[in-house]
Amino acid sequence: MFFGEHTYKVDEKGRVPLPPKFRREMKEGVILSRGIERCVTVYPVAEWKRLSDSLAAKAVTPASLRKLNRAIFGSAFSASFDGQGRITLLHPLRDYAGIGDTAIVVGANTCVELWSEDQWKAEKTSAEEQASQIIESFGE
Amino acid sequence: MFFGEHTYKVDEKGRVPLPPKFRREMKEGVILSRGIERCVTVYPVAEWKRLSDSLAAKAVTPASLRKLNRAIFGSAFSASFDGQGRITLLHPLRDYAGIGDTAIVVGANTCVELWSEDQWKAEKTSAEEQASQIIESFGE
DNA sequence: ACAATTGTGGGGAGAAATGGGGAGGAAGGG
DNA sequence: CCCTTCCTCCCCATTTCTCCCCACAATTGT
Repeated sequence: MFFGEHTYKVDEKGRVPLPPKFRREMKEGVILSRGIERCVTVYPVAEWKRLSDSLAAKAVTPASLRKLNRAIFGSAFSASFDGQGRITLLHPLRDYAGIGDTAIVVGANTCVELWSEDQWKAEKTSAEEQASQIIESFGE
Repeated sequence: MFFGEHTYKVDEKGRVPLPPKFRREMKEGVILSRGIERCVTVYPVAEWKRLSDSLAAKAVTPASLRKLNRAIFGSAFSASFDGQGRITLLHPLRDYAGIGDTAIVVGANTCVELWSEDQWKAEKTSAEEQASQIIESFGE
């Protein structure tokens, strides 16, 4: 389970450190993928397998399965940690999320998300707004 | 298992490199075939055999089996890697997929697909749309 | 205060991407 | 039937990039 919001430098080679606590839950390696919002999602391989299986099971026709496979697998990249506990962000992903020399690492329960400073600022306010609305409407 | 989206140059002889990770799963050689969508599909031979067998088993009459065989095997070409890890795209396939001097190599779980830049851009948006629809509608 | 862990930066070996040359073989025309 | 031409396949060369290792600064915990 992943918590917290951390800010890290991205060096010119695209390497991003992850918090030590996160690394310990990701020793088997991770899958990087394009998030639906403009961010990069990081899944432990086990969690990613579980997710992609459950999605693929929802395809009703061979054609939709092909499309789904393209969307799911086409946007995924495997990565692992170097000796310093960093993962390397490939160019397509870094560009997609608009991450420059600083990345915000956000723990989101089952996965971790990487955001650019700007995108995260925007997403955070909207997320908090929505969350407080949900909390209010359900009375906790 | 194949994933990721990679962009490669196609030289004037029609040679396309595949990502090193893909090559390692394709040492036995590959079968190139026309995709149902406007792309070229690349199967490892083992996967190809499995697929064509399971298809042939669905033919109900000898006549339909013959037709199936023509459709399946008629559009298939075997290929192997040169010393640089490239496969050569024959003209019929390159023309069918409309691949010019750049190819997008997409991992789609059990197979690999080759797309022209334009076709892929279109297919990608439609695939992502469908995926996010499924995600939204089913929650997760 | 010291030791261990963590954040940040860079260098170098090796692999990978790209481009070109030439031998062998098939197809077509004279 | 032979010659020419085109095309495929295989080998070599160069540049680029990725991955792995090492080094230092900063921070944390003891």
